[in-house]
Amino acid sequence: MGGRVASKAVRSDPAAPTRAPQQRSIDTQQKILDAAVIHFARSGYEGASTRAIAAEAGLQHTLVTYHFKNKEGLWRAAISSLLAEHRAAFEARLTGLRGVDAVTKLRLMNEDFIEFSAANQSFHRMMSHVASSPSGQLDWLVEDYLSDTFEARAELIRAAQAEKRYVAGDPYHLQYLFIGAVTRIFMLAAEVEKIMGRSPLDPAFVAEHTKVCLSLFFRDPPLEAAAPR
Amino acid sequence: MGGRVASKAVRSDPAAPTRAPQQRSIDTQQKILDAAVIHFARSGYEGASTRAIAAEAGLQHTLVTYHFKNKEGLWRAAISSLLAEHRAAFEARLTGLRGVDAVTKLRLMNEDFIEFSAANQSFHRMMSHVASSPSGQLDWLVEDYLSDTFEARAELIRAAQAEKRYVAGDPYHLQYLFIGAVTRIFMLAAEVEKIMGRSPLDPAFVAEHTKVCLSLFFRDPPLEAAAPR
DNA sequence: GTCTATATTATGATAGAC
DNA sequence: GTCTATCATAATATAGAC
Repeated sequence: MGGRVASKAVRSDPAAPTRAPQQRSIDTQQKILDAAVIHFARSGYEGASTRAIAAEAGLQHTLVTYHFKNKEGLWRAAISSLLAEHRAAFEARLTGLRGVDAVTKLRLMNEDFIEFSAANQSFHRMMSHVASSPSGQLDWLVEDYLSDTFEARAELIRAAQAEKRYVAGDPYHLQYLFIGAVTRIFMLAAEVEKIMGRSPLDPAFVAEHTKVCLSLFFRDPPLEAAAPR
Repeated sequence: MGGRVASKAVRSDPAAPTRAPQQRSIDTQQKILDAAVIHFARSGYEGASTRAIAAEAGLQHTLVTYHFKNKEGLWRAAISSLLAEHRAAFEARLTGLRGVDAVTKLRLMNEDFIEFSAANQSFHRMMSHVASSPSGQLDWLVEDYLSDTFEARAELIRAAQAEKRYVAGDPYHLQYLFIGAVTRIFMLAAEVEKIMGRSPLDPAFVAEHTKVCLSLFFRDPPLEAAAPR
C-alpha cells in the first residue's frame, strides 16, 4: 500500500471492484483537454507542445499519450469538445424557438453567437488555424459540422432578406462578413486593449458590440404596415 | 582566387575591391525573408522552424543565423518588411489624395485595404499571431505603427460621420469591425472554398466583396442637396 | 492510472573548411 | 557567402516499475 491509496478520494468500498473505477481518469482527461484547448488555440497545432499542455494541467506529459494516444488524438478530442460546446450553445436556443419568425430567430442566434464568441476565443482561434489551409482535418470539419451550420443560417438569412429585414447579398458571403466583424476584435484582444484602452471582452463592451454588429446587418421593417405590391 | 569569383555574375573588375560585393547576399536575404513570411504566417513564431524556412528558400539553414543573427531577428525583419509594404501601399495613395474630401479619401483607402488584404494574407496572419496576446513585440508594433494608422483613419471616419455618410459608432470600434469583415473571409480561404465553392481570392469575388463591405459601412448622402440646419 | 526512465527525432545555434 | 559537421536542447513517443 505504497502511494496507491493514499491519494485523496475516500471512496472506500473494496467490495465493488467493477464499479466507478474511472472517475479520476475522467478528471485528468478533462484537465488535459482544457489545457490543450488553450495551447492549441494560442500556438496552433505545431506550436503547442504536449509537455506544456501537461504542465498547464499539472500533470505528467506522458499521461497525454496514455489518454489520447498521441498529439493528433489530443487535437481531435480538443476540437471535438469545442464543437460540442458550440453545438450545445445553439441547439438549446433553437429548440426553444420553434415557430418563431425567421428574423427574430436569426437575431437571437446572432446575439448568442456574439456572446459565445466573447466567452470562447479558443474556439475561433482553433478554427482559424484549421480553416486557413487545406487538410484532412478541414475536410472532416466542413463535412461533419460547418456545412450544415452554414446552410441552416443561410436559410434564415434568405427568409429575412425576403422581408427586407436583412442586408442584401449572398447569404454565405454575409455570414463570413458577420463572423469576421464579430470575432476579429475578440481575437485581437491584446492589441485592442492597447489601441482602445479597454478590453473588448468587458461585458459592457460586448453589449455595445452586439448592438453595433446587428445594426450593420439588420434593417428596420418597412413602414407601410403589411402592404404587398 | 579559389571559388570566390567563379560564381555567376560577370562583373569582372578586379580593380574595384570595395564596390558592389553583396548582390548575392541581398538575394539570399530576400529569399529567406519571403520564405520566413510564409512560414511565420502559416505556423506562428514557435510553429515555424528556421530549417523549414531555409528549405523553402532552397538554402542551408545556417544561412538564416548568418544573415539575421537568430530566429527572433528573422522574425523582426520579416514583419518589418510586411509593414513597409503595407505602409507603401497607402502612402502612395494618400499623397495622391491631398485636398480630396474625407468620404472619398476613406472610401478609396478602404478599397485599397481590401485589395491589399486579398493579395497579402500573410500580413494579416502574422498580425493576428502578434496581436492575440501581450508581448514586447506587440508593444513595439502598436507604438511604432498601429497607433498612428488607427488614429489617421479614425479622423477620416469622424469626418465622414459628421456628414452622415458613415455608420455611427466609435471610430476605433468600427475599424475593427471593418477589418474583420474584410479579412476574415480571406484568412479562411481554404474553408470558404469548400463551403461556397469558389475562392474568395478570385478577382471577381474580391470586387464583389469590396462592394458589399463598403455598402455595410458607408451611407448614401442625404437627399436634401446641401441644406445645413 | 500514474510516474520514472529512455529512445528517437527535430530544432536553434555555433565553429570551421572552402 | 556558403557549406559541412557538430552541439545542446526540447519535443513526441514508448517501455516498464509501482
